[in-house]
Amino acid sequence: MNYVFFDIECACVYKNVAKICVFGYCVADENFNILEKEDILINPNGKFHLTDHGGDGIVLPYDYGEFKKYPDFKKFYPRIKQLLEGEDKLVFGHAAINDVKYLNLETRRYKLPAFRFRFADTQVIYMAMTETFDRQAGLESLTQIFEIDYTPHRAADDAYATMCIAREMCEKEHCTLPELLEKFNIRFGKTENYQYGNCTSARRTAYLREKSRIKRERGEKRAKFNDFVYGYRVRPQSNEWKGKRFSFSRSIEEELSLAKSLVKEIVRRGGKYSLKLSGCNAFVEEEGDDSVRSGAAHKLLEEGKIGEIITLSEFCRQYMPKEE
DNA sequence: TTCCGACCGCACTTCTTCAC
DNA sequence: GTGAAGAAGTGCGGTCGGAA
Repeated sequence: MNYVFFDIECACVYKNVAKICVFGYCVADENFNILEKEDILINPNGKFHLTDHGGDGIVLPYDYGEFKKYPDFKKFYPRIKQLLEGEDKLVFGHAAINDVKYLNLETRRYKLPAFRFRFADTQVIYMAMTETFDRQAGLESLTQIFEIDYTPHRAADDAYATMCIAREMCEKEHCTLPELLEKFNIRFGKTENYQYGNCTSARRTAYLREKSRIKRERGEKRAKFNDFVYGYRVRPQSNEWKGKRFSFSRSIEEELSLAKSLVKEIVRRGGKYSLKLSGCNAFVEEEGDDSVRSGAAHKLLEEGKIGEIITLSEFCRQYMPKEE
């Protein structure tokens, strides 16, 4: 069983067009001994749209004029197909779904039969291993973490760096690459019939499920609070806050029992509660709240569109009746 | 019947990170 | 530079129901 690590560079990438100019790969045996490592330079049959916008884009370490001397993707298609397809190998990439997408776009562009292979993603494996799902682990940042020396955006070097990352992860976990995949419940990505699905991990799936649950519960809390606010109709006991409109930060709104008691007190004194920030007389927030909503409230205060901002503790101390 | 306010879905914005 | 994805937040606008 050999491992094939690959990476692709494109002359330009748009929504439905990705003109591949380099297919870099690195084939290794099960002990990560390199058997082959090569950059296949391809004529992209199109202009380069990476660096001609003032230098902020990426710079490929190739002479762009050279690419015109090489055959186009159609010519290299059988070789790339032979590299990626077959039961005797495991294919890996870093953020591989992008490269798989480019392969599909190019096969469509040149009216070639679709690729059909499975692949695993070192980014997905690393995220599962370290349980860091809130941010993607870029190739460059991982090479720094694992102290791997390489030339960024030289495709074969990127593929080599991907292999090194896989090797380092195996060393860290004291296992082989297939064992690593099994250990972190990595499900292979797949491409066939010009369709593709990403490589996933059970941990990331669980993480996304949990995030979805939290989001749903936040939404439900918000809806419950809204239901309460708009359904709470009692006769005010004073006109102390008549014409005065209050609004709370999200974190307070989500503390349902607290938020409800605050609204009751506001209404009891003749005031009103509104979700809308602009135009409210007082915005109540917790100390150190740096949410977007609180930031917006502070901006509106500066613009004179909010009367005042009070902290929750100040609001409770001043206005909430003390429980006996 | 009309009007107004509440509800709620969804589009939009902003930000971050990553890819080439 | 362009493009994409995801997260978080905002606010518009259609719909509905209750009060006058």
